Amino acid sequence: MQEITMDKMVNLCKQYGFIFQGSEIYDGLANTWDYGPLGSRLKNNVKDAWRKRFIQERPNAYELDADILMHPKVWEASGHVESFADPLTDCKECKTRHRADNLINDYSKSSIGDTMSNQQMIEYIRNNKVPCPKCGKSNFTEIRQFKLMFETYRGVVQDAKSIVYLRPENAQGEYVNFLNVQRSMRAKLPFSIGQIGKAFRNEITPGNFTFRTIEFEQMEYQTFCKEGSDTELYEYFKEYGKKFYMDLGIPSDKLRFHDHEKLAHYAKAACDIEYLFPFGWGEINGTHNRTNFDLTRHQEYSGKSQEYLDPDSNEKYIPYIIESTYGLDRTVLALLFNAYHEDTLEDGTTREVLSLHPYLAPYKVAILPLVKKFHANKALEIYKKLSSKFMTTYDESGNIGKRYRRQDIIGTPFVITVDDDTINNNTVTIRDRDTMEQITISLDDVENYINEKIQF
RNA sequence: GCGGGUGUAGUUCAAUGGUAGAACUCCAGCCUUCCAAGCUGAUAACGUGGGUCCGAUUCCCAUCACCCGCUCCA
Repeated sequence: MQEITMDKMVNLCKQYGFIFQGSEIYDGLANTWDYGPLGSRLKNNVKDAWRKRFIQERPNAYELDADILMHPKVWEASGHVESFADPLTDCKECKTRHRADNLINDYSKSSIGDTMSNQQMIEYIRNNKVPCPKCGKSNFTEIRQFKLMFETYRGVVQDAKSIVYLRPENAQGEYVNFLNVQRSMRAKLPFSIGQIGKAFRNEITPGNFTFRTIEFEQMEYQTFCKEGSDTELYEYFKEYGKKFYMDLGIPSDKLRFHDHEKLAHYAKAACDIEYLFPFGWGEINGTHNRTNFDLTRHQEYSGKSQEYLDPDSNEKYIPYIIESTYGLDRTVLALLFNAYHEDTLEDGTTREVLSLHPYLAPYKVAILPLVKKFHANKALEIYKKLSSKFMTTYDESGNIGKRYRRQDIIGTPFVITVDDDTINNNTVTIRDRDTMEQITISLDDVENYINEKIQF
């Protein structure tokens, strides 16, 4: 068993068609990555697994597919327009970067920085000679605003009135549709809205492969509930999330909870699930108690009531929201790291294996003719038949051992070898990737056999 | 965005101020009746743009990308 490094994973992903660098032939666009044939299968299988656990198997859970572009006022109500543009200043002496408001608040031991304009902040810093926390000197650049939301324009004229934003999170789509879903599904609290979709953040990012990217996909889950039941649900979803990851095959010692001490403006409580990546612990899920902040703000900004009429008590109130967001790209990356290992076989040779949960594997089964010139026709016939049931692949090139190994590294759980017995007796050999067991079964039983093993 | 490092076939590495060599992979063929065997053949690279020079993959500058650290990060 050998630890895999980030470099090795990037190469593996490229080599076998999981993940490619974005716009590679133009030297890449920083922090964008494209999912290849196997990567997109894997990613879609993760989405399906999530849908099964969170939409299909939980009562009162509904999926939504909201647009990426939303009314600009949504982002004013959510607080993003304000807080996603941090006032930053650089220390000219030691080249470190700081948030101007934090410098002032820390220096003054108050929160006066929060109410100042950029001009006021830089004047305050210069008048009071606020020191750099790193080097102690006070020599800062002008404040610059870093817009963390991507902007674009609707219509053909670029002006301030036509700005729309690419959403920096999916959640607002669920919030603005809260009453639509509630009414159309005749839903009673507590109920959940889940959504899988892309979000965009114009961050200055250090990368770590697909761990942090400017365009990313989230699997979000918003549970609307009555105040008072929020804490219990919050705890419930933390555990439910951890169980989801364990069901996907990640052992508990590679997972941990990380409670936030410093909370975002909307949150009453926040906790991450972290996975132990080669570069350290990294967040793959975040669960937040968002209180009734979001719906209250939308009621305020839209002028439309967001209250729920509780049929049990006849009370009207704005629900609390428990949000649990799964980073899809990060989950895929964690699953790839978790699945990778090197096996040493009895003969002393090693094989690289992706022990992905069979449900997640890009190909469920590979069909190999034992000897091409004798068995290829029969194997192709079986390949064609199984293709209508599962993601299936076929390989006739090289010797049989080499073809087994090719499937090992891309995570294919089952390999079927077609030999003389297949032609004469209608039986095939199936090898299980994880146990290395080979069994001989009738061709007629293959479909059921595989079907049973790939359930999630 | 700052500091440091790196950039040669798909991958891992060589060599060189006179335009590059190998291994593995991949592809085709031979062989092969259950775990990367062997043989033959083929494809394939100096990140990009400037500068110095008779001549740059090599030296210099810029740029782009990646890595490490900072910063940022609901």
